[in-house]
Amino acid sequence: MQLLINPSDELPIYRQIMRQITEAIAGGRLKSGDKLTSHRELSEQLVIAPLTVKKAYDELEALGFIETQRGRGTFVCATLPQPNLEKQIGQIQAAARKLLSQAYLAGLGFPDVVKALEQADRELTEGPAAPQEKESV
Amino acid sequence: MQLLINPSDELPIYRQIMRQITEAIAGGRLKSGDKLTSHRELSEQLVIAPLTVKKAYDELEALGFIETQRGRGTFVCATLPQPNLEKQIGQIQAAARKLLSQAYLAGLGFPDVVKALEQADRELTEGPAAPQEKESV
Amino acid sequence: MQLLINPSDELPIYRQIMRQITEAIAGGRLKSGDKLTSHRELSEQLVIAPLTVKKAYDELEALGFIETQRGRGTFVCATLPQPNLEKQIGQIQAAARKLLSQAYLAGLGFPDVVKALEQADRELTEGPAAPQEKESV
Amino acid sequence: MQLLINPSDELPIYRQIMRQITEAIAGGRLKSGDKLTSHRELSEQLVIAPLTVKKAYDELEALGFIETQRGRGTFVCATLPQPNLEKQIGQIQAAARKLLSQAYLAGLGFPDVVKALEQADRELTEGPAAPQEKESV
DNA sequence: GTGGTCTAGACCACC
DNA sequence: GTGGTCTAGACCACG
Repeated sequence: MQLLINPSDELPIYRQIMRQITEAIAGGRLKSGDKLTSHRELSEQLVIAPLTVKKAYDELEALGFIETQRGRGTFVCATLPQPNLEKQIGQIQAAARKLLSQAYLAGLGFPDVVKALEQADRELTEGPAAPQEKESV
Repeated sequence: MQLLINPSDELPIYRQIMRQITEAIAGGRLKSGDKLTSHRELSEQLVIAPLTVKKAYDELEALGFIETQRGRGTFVCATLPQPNLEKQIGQIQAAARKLLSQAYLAGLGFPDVVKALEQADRELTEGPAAPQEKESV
Repeated sequence: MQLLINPSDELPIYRQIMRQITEAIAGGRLKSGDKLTSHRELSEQLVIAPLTVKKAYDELEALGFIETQRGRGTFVCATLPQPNLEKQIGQIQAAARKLLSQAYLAGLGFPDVVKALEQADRELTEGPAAPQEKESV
Repeated sequence: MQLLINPSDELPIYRQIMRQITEAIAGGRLKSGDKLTSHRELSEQLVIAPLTVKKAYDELEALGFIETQRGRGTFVCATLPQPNLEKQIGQIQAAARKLLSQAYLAGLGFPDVVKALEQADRELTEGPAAPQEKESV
């Protein structure tokens, strides 16, 4: 797992970590049972405080994506959470609306957004080509 | 303009207001020259502190979406900001990746996401059917 | 809310806080909508680090017992989590088994345990009379 | 003795072993003088490190439940420890309070808890029907 | 004043 | 080595 974090991003570092790991799972680059880098080692790689990585791991565990075995490490769960579909769909609708309004305000059209999605699909599968971008409205 | 805010949402209230107004502009429900509800009146409608609405308006003004005319009120700008396209495209890519990973983790596929986009397009045009959803990863 | 913590207890401090708050909710001493002491103020009262209280609050929020509104405070949720009954029953069975085996090993009988339960019921309703006890096997 | 361990349980593995053995003693399934599986053999059965089993046995020995006879094996003590009754009663009260608050939060009532106790009594006597459950608040 | 985030460093329990 | 917990202090965003 190669992660990229951007300390000056508006999104908190622990969230950047969470997002990149869930994206790796969504894209199939992390599979059930895979061992994650220990939070200490990852904190050294990323040059951030161990607690920051730990917080990301803790939240991912609470969400059911990963589980820890004391003394052994942290692993991608065998059975990923099958979240409340209704809630999820609400969130997905919200994300879709945000994406679309951003695009429209930038003068882009619906087909441009679909192209962006196709690009995103490639990135999920192959790993990000570029660093995380800043959030906006 | 009917706005919906959720005080326990992770997104700050002033951001919720900003987002709903920019979405209304993107969807064509608010057009150049339209007058916005005064921040005083809006704060009463939403039962929140006037300063919170004012902050949303201030930020929207700084971004070039709206402008204040002293003694007359606040209006949607005649010429909307044409933001740095590069930056915007980066953000749109990020939003697309987030949207897609959420959907994949929920077990949905690419076509489902395109359908969600089409639904979002309708909502932008006609106004939201449902309240804003909480952010997630 | 008057809380009692015991730093030399085997149970982590943040767990002691969680337990006392959930017990207060279970016993009806804290009701939906009640405002909790801010995590800073509570940390002063208990003479512990603010982060320790915050961790307890964070976990309780993740479990759905309380919710926070930025800048306003933390409140008992209007609708308490109706957790997976199956899981809960499993945990309750485990707790019952633990309780009973402890009692049997101490030479007590089933009726003694029922008496202990009745005493516990009173404590839940009226607030604890004694400090938290140490966990054992 | 058939033991069940769950590496991702919050309760340390050596504690899971201790608890299951003390419960077997409390339920009468293990009696004074009975020979325990050797820690070597048990570690193979459970697919865990031998040191982990040894630690459980060591602690049980320190508590006076079992005793090692060099070259012969490990046995349940002839005279079980008669622990400090006061301390025990305090712990039992705490466990009772925890059990009850869990049940109340799950919407169960006092009689349901008594039923759970009766079920627990059967399990202690006949051996567990289900795997150990995860601890919660 | 409230919560949100982060740091640097420490000690312990577990495997 | 791993994760679990705690401290003391800091800065920022929000209402």
